Amino acid sequence: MTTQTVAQQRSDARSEYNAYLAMCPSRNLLDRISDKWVALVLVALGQSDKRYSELSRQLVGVSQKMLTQTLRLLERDGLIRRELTLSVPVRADYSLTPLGRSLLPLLASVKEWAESHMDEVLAARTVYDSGA
Amino acid sequence: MTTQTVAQQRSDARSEYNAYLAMCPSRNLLDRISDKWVALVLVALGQSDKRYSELSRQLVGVSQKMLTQTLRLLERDGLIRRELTLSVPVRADYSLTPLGRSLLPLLASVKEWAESHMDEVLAARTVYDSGA
DNA sequence: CTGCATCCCAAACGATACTG
DNA sequence: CAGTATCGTTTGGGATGCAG
Repeated sequence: MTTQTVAQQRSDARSEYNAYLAMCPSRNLLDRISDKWVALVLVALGQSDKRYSELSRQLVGVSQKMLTQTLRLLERDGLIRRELTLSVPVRADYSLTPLGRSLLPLLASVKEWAESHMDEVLAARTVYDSGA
Repeated sequence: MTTQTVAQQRSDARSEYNAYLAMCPSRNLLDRISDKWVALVLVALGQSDKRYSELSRQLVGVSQKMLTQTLRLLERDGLIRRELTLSVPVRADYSLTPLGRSLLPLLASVKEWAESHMDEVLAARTVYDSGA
């Protein structure tokens, strides 16, 4: 009989990956989905499948380079699917995979939190910058 | 009578902030909480209040500079509170504010998603890198 | 239209040394 | 203990030009 609790055993079994460890791949994944553009891209694709140019218009201020890079990384990680239609002109359609769709509600809620708590944060900054 | 739908009116009223617009402050806030270390810091403080050195140990690999910077920014945005005890040696305690606590479950679920879907992402990367 | 390749600058970051 | 300051390197990311 050990001193390890049932809760600890369950915890160990549940998460073999631990984002607090620098060398753990889940740290890398958390960095990836915490990227500047990832939430906006995924939420945009959650609304509907979109073409490259549509995403480019919706994510105001994104450069071609960063949009392409973000899309490639998300595709590599299996979060989005890229379908190329070889017409003239060429056409690229992006959609969420089931895996991406499982992450969508989480990032959507983070984005909504940012929009709905903007006033409070702005107020906090004013206080901090003046008094502090 | 206009052609604007009720859904559109509701949408307009609900979110005056729109993170898709580059100049909107909510874009800035989304960038901030999408930061590399923010989720880890907030989840760590969600477990319990922590001292600077405790955070430093838990977030393996974080540099003093980045930890301090992250904590300052979160404090400025009103997400965490910093309490300094002028003893010898000095002591700094960090805790979540109600605002920070409202964000906590969202980021905690993102962190957990990263840990629990690591295998699928790793598999997707292997497929992409080999075949593609 | 949808990219990729390149150049280049500015910002981010890590390591180190130092301080109240 | 909990930082600040500085420096050197790395990375992010915009601009431009080209290609399928």
